[in-house]
Amino acid sequence: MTTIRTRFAPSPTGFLHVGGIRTALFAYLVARQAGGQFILRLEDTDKSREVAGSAEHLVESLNTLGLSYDEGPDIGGDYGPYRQSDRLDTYHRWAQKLIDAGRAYADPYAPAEVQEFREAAAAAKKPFLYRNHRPENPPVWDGSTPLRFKADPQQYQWHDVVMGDLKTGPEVIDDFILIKTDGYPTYNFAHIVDDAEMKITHVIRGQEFLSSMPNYLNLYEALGLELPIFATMPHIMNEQGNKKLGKRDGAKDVLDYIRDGYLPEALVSFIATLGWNDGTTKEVFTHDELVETFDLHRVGRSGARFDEKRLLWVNGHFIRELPLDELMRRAEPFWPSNAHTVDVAYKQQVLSIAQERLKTLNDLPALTSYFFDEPTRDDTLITENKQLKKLTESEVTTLINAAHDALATLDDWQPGTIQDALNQLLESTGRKPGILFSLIRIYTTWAPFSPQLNDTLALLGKDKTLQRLRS
RNA sequence: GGCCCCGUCGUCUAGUGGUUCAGGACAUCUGGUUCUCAUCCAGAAGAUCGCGGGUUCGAAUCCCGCCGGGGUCACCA
Repeated sequence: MTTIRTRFAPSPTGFLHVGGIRTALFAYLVARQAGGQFILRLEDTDKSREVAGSAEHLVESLNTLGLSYDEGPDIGGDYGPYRQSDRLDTYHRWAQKLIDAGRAYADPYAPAEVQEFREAAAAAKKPFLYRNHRPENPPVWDGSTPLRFKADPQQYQWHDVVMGDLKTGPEVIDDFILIKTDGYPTYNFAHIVDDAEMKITHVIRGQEFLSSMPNYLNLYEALGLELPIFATMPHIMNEQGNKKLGKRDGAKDVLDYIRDGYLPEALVSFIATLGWNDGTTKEVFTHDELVETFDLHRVGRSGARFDEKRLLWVNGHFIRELPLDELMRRAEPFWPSNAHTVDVAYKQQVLSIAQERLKTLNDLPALTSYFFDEPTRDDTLITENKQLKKLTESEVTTLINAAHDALATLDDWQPGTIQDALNQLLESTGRKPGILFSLIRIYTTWAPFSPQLNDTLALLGKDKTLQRLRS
C-alpha cells in the first residue's frame, strides 16, 4: 500500500489568505488522517513576482495554524530540495527527455510575433492556439528561447474527487511553455515533475487550475507518469459573493486575524466548514475532530462566501471553551497596558469574568480597562439611560451615598456578602434593581457594559469601590 | 467570445426519486435569567430548492433548454 503524500505548494509572492489556507488545510488533513506525509514546496519560479520575506511568512502562517508539514524547504526531507529554484537541473533533465522524444521544441518566435498571432485570432473571433503556428523545423533549443511542449491534442475524461467526472475535447490542448528564457520552468511543467519526484499521491489545489487540466494530462502522458488523485477546491468568494477571494480585493492575511484576536483553532474550524461538513449538524470542529472526520468526498462544488459574522461566532465559541489557564496564555498580548502592573492571579480573575463576553481577544481592553485604570466619568451613561435619566441630581447623590455607606460597613468582601448588602439596600431605598444596581455599576466602572455587579465589585476591591462611589 | 465549474432561507449548509415542498447553524427579531453587555434557555420570522420544459404515480433530487454567477484562455502561479 502506498503512503499518502499531499503537498501545499504556494509561491512566495505575499501572504496567505483564507483561500490558500483552506487548500493547505485540506491537503494537511488528508495526509494526517491517513498517517501519511504533508509536504511544503515553494514554487518560486517567477523571480519578478517574488516578495522578500514571504517564504518565512508562509511558514509562520502554517505553523501558527498548526498545519505542520513533514518535509519542506526549512526542514528538509528525503525528496528535496523543496524550493523550485533549487531544482533547475531536475527540470532540465526532464525537459531533455521530452526533447529526445520529440515532444518539446524551441519556440522560434519573438514575443511580439506571438502577440500578433494572438490578436489575429481574436480579430477572427477564434480561440488562439499556439500549435496552429507550430514551426516546421524548429532550431535546436539552446536556452535562448522558450522551450515548448509539443502537445498531442485529444479528448480527455478524468475523475476529480471533488468535481466528479470531467471531460474536455482536444480544442483546449495547446503547446505551452515548459522552460522560460530565464531558464526557470513554468508552473505547468515544474509542478508535474516535482509531484512525481516527490511521490505526491493527491494533488489538491484551487479551481483556477481546472481549465489547465487537459494540458497537464497530456504532459503526464508524454512524460510517462502515473496520474495522482486530483481534488479541485471551489473558490472562496469575497463577502459580496461576486468574485473569487483575492489579495487585491482586500483578502486578509491570516496572521492579521491572529493579531486581531482570533484563535487559530477557530480559524481552522471555520475555514474547514467553508465547503465541507461531516453530514451531521455539527458546526464546529477541533483539530483532532477534523483529522478524524474530514473527507474530501464531502467537499461541495460550489463557491462559498467568506462571512466574518460567522467567524466571529466560531471564535467566541472557542474562547469560551478554553480552560482559564490556557486562555490566560493566549490573552497575554491583548491586555490593556496597565494590566502589566498587576499580579497574575488578579488578571486571571478578571479574565474569568470576561471570558464569556469575549468575541475576540482584542475585546479584552474595552471589557476590562476599569479594573486597571481609573475610568473617566461619562454622564451620558446616565442621561441616555431610559430609567436613570428621570432621576434628579440629588436623588442620584442620595443613592450613591447610601450605597457607599452600606458597602463601607461590609467586612467580608465577597461576591455573596456584597450581593446580600446590595439586596438590603434595595429594600431600604425602595428602588428597583434597574435603578439602583445600574447606578452603582455605572459609578464604579463608567463603562457601557461590565460583568454582573457583585462580581465586579468583589474584584475591584473594597477600597476602589468606595473611592469611586465618593467621586 | 471559446472552454470549464457552479446555482437550496441574507450567509454557511443538510438533503442524491416518496417517513423532507425542505432540517441545522450564523445573522435578525421577541421573551426569560434580581442592573448593562455577553452567555445560556425558549420562541419568531426567513427558501414556491435560479427559470422553463420534460421523464415518472411521485423530483430540490434524473434529462433538455435558458438565465445568472464564477474561473480560464501569460515566458503568473
